Amino acid sequence: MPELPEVETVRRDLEHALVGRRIIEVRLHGARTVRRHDPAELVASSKGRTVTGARRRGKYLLVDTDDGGALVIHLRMSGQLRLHSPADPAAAHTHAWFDLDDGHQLRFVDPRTFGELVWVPSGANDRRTPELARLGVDPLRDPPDERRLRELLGSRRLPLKGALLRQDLVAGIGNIYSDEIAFAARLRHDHRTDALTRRQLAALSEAMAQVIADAVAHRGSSLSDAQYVDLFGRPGGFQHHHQVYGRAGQPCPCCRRPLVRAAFAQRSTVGCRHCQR
DNA sequence: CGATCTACCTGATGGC
DNA sequence: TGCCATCAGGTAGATC
Repeated sequence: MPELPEVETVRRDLEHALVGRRIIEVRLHGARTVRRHDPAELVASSKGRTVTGARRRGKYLLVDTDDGGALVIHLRMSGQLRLHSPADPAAAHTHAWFDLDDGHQLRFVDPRTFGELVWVPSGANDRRTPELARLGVDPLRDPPDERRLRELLGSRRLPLKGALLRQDLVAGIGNIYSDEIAFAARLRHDHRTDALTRRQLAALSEAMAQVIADAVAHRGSSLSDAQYVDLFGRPGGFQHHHQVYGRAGQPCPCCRRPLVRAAFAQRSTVGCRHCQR
C-alpha cells in the first residue's frame, strides 16, 4: 500500500519523467476518479500545460504546471501511476491517460477506486484539498527530534500506533511503517504517547527517521499482491527488510520468540511482546 | 478530546 | 470446481 516511501519513489520518478513535458491530451474514464469537482475542468485545465515540478506532501502527490495550477493525486490503497507508450494495452481499471509531448503516456490505474485526482487551479490554495493544510511533520524531509515529538505526542492520550497513523501529527506513515517504526524503537503499539519517556521519544525519533529513510533508499515496499510498483512497473525492495510487518508467527529478529498479531483499530498489527515495551 | 464504527471498493485467499 | 465469507487498508465523517 503506498505510504510515504512508495509515494516519494513515485514522486522522484515523476520528476524525471514529467518536468519540462507538455501535456497534450487528457482522457478520463469512470465517475470516481475525479469527484471533488467537474472532471471536465481537470481535462480542460491540464491540457496544454507544461509540468514544472512534482512535489509530495504526506501521501499526496502534487504535479505543478506552468500556469500555477496543480494536479493533486492520492493513490489511497491500490492506485498506481505508470508511464507507458500509447500503444501499450491498457491495464484493467485504468481511469486516466495523460499524453505527453515526448511520446510517453502517464496512466492512473486503480482497481479499488479509492484513489483520486483533483485539479487545484492557480491561487485556489487548499480550498479543494483542505486536508493538505492539516498535514503534520514530514518524517523524511523534516524528521522530528525528541523535543518535537514530545510537543506533538506528549500531551495526547493516544496509543502509539494511533498517533503514528494520524496524518495531522506525522504525515505519510501507514500500517506497514507504523509497525516497523514501533519495533525499531522497541515500543509497544499500544504504549500511551503521554507516558513515553524522553529516552523512549528519542528512540522513536531515531527509529522514524531511520526506517523511513531506509525504505525510501530501497524504493519502498511491494507486497505479494503487487499493488505497489513504481512509475515503470518495478517493485520496491524494502519488503525484504521488514522486521515485523506481515511476519506474525515468525521469530522476532531480536529475541527469536514468535511475533504476535494484534487487532488495532480494525487493522492488523504485528510486534514482539517481549522486545517492545 | 479520544474511541469506535461505517463507508468507499476489488481481488486474493481460505474453508467447505 | 464453485461458492461464500473474510481480509487487506487510507481517509473522512458520524456518533458516543
